[in-house]
Amino acid sequence: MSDALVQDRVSDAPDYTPRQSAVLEEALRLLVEGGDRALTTAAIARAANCSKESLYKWFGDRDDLLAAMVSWQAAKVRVRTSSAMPADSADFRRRLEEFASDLLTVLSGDVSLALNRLAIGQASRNDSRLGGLVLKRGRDAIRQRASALLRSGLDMGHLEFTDIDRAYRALYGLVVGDLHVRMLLGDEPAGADRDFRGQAQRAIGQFFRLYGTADPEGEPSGKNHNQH
Amino acid sequence: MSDALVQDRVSDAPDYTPRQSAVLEEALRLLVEGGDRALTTAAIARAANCSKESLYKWFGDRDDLLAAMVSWQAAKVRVRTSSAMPADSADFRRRLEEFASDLLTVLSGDVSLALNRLAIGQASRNDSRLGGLVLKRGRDAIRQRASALLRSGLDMGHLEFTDIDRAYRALYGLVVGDLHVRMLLGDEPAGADRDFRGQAQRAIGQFFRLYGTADPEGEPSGKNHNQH
DNA sequence: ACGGAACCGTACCGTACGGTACTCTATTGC
DNA sequence: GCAATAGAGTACCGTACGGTACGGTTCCGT
Repeated sequence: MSDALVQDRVSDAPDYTPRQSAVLEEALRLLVEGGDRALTTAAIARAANCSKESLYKWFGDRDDLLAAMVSWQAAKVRVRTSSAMPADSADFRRRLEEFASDLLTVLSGDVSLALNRLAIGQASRNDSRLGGLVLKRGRDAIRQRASALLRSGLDMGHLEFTDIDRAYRALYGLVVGDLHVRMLLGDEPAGADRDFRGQAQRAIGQFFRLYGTADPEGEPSGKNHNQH
Repeated sequence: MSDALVQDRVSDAPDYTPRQSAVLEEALRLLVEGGDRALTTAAIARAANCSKESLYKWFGDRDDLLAAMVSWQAAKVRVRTSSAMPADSADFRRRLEEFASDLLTVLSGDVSLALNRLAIGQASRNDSRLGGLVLKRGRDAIRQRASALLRSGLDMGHLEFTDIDRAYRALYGLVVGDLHVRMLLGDEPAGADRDFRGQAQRAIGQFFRLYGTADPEGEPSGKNHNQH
């Protein structure tokens, strides 16, 4: 029971061969560097030193290959779920801050941005199959990690809420803001926005002011309140 | 001084002829219905009953036409800026709630989603020209409307903050959360997420708990605090 | 040693798109 | 009335992509 977040591991685990993984890796590199226009079957085959025929044999359709890229990347990122319950209030807060910082780091990553752009670009056609996959493999995974954290905070009396979905929504919003969409649109974060650590701490401070209990040791009590 | 948000109107106003506007309208319809795959020059010409040659004469490149679509849509949406300063605290709060509700409505609109998808899909190539345009014409316009509201709240003593950018970020995050990206990925909001009004009120309530002053008439004081 | 499977590299095919050229019609200015 | 311009409709061109087929090579099992 070290990690409770992998209950649906077996549902549709990709389980690619090393060769296929290498191909997917090259495809991701192509996507990051050149966008979806660079992600042609010929380019992938050339970059991965394989034949187009093998691509179709291994992955099926081109869309299947894109889906495989998402699955592969999601499986790679699988965060350490840090098994143990938070010790005390300060530890809990630090864990939340770490989650927020990780979230910002992941969302601003090259591969994440490229895959999200790809999925969003295809969301209009194909009944948004890639989009659903990104949501399921990426977003929901993050959400479950956060939810587990929030629940433990509730159980230990550091947080106070009735609807965990609303609490998560507030947490996500305070941490990310419109940064993600802005980056997706090609705007690279300016100076202040690059300080993920500080941004995370500020957001968690605000989150505690909304959902924290009057925990004596919870707040840094006074200075550096990070208000306003 | 009825509206202070139009200081840069003359900067690059599109000013299209009625015929061109009709073409852009048809193009938007095509984009919404069929995604970017449906947005070929031939399809646009057919839908708008014009020749491809005219398209190139009027708009230049195909990318120019896409840019024109963004500008045209942005000019169409131009929100009423409701000129007058907020009267009292309750009015100010209502104005914030209205802004939040409008924001959710706009972001979930068909055309907005389609244009954002298009711009994001192209953000990897073209040095994200469309993305920049969407940011400038859409996002920044919203931001300025909100900033004006926040500033007046600060002046009138209903709000308390030092960094307006951080305040806006919190406001946006609390209101939108991850809803926008989820919709961009093709996930249509479920039951609770469709209640923009309630969502807006809850978010503004939380925003006041972060940035509101101890305004006697500001909070509904007690019941329906919308906490947790 | 031999047969077969896997697979790379390349050539090939059909299609679709961006962009241009050309013809024919209607409207406008004089 | 008449030239001239604008524009619709269509045909056309080059290119690029997804997907398939084929020859040659390597590797593995027997």
